[in-house]
Amino acid sequence: MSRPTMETVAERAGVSRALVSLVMNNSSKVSEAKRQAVLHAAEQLGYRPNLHARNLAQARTKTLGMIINDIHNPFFAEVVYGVEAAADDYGFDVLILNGGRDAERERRAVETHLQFQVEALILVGPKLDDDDIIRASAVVPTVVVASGRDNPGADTITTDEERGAALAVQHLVELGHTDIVHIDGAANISSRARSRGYEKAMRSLGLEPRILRGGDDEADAEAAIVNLAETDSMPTAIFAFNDLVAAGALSTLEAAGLRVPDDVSVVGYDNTFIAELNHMSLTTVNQPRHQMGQLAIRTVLERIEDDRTEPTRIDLAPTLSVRRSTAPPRKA
Amino acid sequence: MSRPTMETVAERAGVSRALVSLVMNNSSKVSEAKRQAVLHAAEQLGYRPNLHARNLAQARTKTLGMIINDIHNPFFAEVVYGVEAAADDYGFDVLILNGGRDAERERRAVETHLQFQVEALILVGPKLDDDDIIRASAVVPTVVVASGRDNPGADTITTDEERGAALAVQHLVELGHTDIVHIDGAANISSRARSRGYEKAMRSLGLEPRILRGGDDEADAEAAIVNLAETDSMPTAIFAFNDLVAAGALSTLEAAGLRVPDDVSVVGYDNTFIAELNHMSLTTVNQPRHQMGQLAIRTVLERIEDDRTEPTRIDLAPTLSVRRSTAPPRKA
DNA sequence: CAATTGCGTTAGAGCGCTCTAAATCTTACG
DNA sequence: CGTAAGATTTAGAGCGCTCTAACGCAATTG
Repeated sequence: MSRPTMETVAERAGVSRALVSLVMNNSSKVSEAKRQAVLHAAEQLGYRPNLHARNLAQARTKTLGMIINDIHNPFFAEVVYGVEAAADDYGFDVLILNGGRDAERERRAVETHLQFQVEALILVGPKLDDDDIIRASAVVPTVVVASGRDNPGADTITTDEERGAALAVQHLVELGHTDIVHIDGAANISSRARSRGYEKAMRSLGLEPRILRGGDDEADAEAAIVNLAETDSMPTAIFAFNDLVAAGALSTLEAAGLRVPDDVSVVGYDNTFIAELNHMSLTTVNQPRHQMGQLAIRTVLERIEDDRTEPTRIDLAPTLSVRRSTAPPRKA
Repeated sequence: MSRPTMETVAERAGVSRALVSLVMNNSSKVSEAKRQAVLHAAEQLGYRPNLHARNLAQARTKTLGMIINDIHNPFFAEVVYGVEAAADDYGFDVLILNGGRDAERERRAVETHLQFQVEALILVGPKLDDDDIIRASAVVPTVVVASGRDNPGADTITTDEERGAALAVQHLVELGHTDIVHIDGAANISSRARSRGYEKAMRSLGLEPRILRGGDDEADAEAAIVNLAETDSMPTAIFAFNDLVAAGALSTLEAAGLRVPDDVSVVGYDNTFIAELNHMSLTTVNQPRHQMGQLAIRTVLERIEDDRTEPTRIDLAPTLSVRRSTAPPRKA
C-alpha cells in the first residue's frame, strides 16, 4: 500500500525505469507513443516523483531555504512574495522556516536547511550574529535581506536607512517644523542607522536633535511620550523608529488630549499595513520590499552560476509615503 | 570540494560507515571512545547528515507540510506558532509554503509537499475546494485549520463561528442596542457561518436582522457604510465580518462625522493585531489560534500513530474581547 | 547489400544513508 | 583455560531516482 515508484510505473507502461525518468523530466528524445503510455500509467497509479531520491541522485536540489525573522510581522511578508516570484522564474522551490524572533531558533533553522541541501540561504531580517552568518555562508551562498549592517561573507540587500530617516526629517522641516523629536528603536538592529540619519539631517539643517529611548512596539512609545509630556517640552513633530511605535505615539498623544496632526505631526517607518489603515493614515518611510526580495534571489542565484566569490551589497533608495498624520505646525 | 559524507567521517575516525550512522542517531550501543572519535571527526570536517539520503533510506521523513492561505495575514501567524510548538514536541520539522490567496498556487504547494514525502499536511485557511482536499487526504493525513466548513476526508480544527457571531450580537444587545447591522464577508469562506450566527441570534432576541454585503477589507466596508448613510438608516451598532472591515467602518464613520462608540458601536472578528492597537481598540471576537495550531498537530499525528481512518472535527469556543469601540447607544 | 548513422531505449552503477544479520571482541564463570 | 553471553562493530543490501554508456533497430548511403 506504499506509494508507487518509477519501477511500478515502468512495469505498468511496459517500458524501462530509465524511460519513465526521461518522461518525468520531459526529455525530447522519447517517442510520443511511449510518452503517452507512461503519463497514462503514472496518472492511473497516482505516481509522484520522490524528491528525496531525485535530489540524492542529482547533485542538486533546486531548492532555496528562507528564514524569516518573525512570521507575525507583515513587513516581511512582502519580501517573501518578492522572493517567491523571483524563485519561480528560476524554477526553484522556496522552503520557509520561521525564526520566531529568536537567534537560537534561527540557528537551528539554518541547520535544518543545510541538511536539506538547499542551494542558497535567504535570511530575512536575521537575528543571527556575524559569526553565524559567516559560518553559514562558508557552506552555501547566503543573502541577507533587510538588515542594515554589513554581513561578512554574505550578500546584502537593504535600503539606506540613514537616508530614510533624512527623508522623514526633510518632510517635516518642509512643512515648517523645527522642533522634531526622534523616538528610537533601542536595541533593535536598525535603530542605529535611523537615529544617525535623523541626527545628521537635523544638524545639517541647523536644528537641534532630541532623541528619546523607545523600543519596537506601542508600549515603548507610550513611556517615551509620557516622559515628554511630563518632564520635557512637547515638540511639534515626532519621528518614530517604526510604524508600531508611531501607532503607540498616536494613541498616547490623543489620550493626553493632543490632536494629530493639528497639535503634533507623527512619522513612522516601514510603511506596514498599519500605516495604510485609513484610521491611522500614517506618514511613513517606505522600503521597496517586493523588489528587495526579488533582488535577493537574483543576486544569490547569479552568484551560484557565475561562482562569484566576493559578496555584493545592494542599497536601495527608501521613499516617503505621505498620509494624514503630518501637517504644518500650528501657528504660534 | 563537495560536502563530506558519512564515508569521509568514517575514514577519518577510523571506523565503519555504519558506526558513524549509529553515532549520528545517538544510539546507546556505541563505546564512548568511538563516539568521541566520530563526533570529533564530524566536527572537524563540518559534516552534516544529508536529509534526502536519510529520508530515502528510512521510509519516513519526520516532516510535516504546512500551507498558509496568506503569509501577509497576521491572523495565521499565531496558528503557525501553535503548530510549530507542537511539532517540536513530537520531533517533527515543519515546512511552510505560502498559498498566496490563490487556489492554484495552493494546489502546486500540495504537490510540492507530497513530493517531499511529508507525513502529514496542515492546511491553514485553505482556498482549495473539496475535491482538492479529498485528493490530498487520500495520499497523506490532512488537517484543515480555521476553515469553517466540513472537509471531507480531512480532520478539521475550527471555532464555532456561528457562536462567535452570537457573542457579538449578545454583547451589543446587553449594552442596550437593538438596531444592529451586519456587514458580511461576501464570498469569503467564513462569511456564511458568521452571517447565519448573526441572523439567528438577532431573531432569537426578537430583533430584525439587517445584512449588508461587505467583503474582506477596508474598501468593502466603505461602500457598505456610504450606502447605509445615504439610502438607509444608520444603525446604532455594526457587526463587521472581520477586523479589517471593522477598521474600514471606523474610518468611514468618522469621515461622515459620526463618533465611535458614542454614535455607533463597532465589533470586529478575529482579534488580530489591528484590533489590539490602542488607537483602534476594537471589540472583536477572538479565536484561540495558538491552541488551534497545537490541536491540529496533535490530531493529525495521533492519526498517523493510531491509524485512525474516520476524520475528526474539533470545534473550539470563540470568546469576545471587549475594547473601546463598543458602548451603550446614545439615549434617544 | 554491407556499412554507417542516428534515434529511441535500456542496463546498471551510484547518490548518502539506514538497517538487518553476521562478525568480532570482551568479560565472566565453571 | 575454554566457552557462553553480552557488548560493539561491520558488511552489504536496498531506498527511488538520474545518468552514462551501450544497445537495437530503421533509415540512409556508397
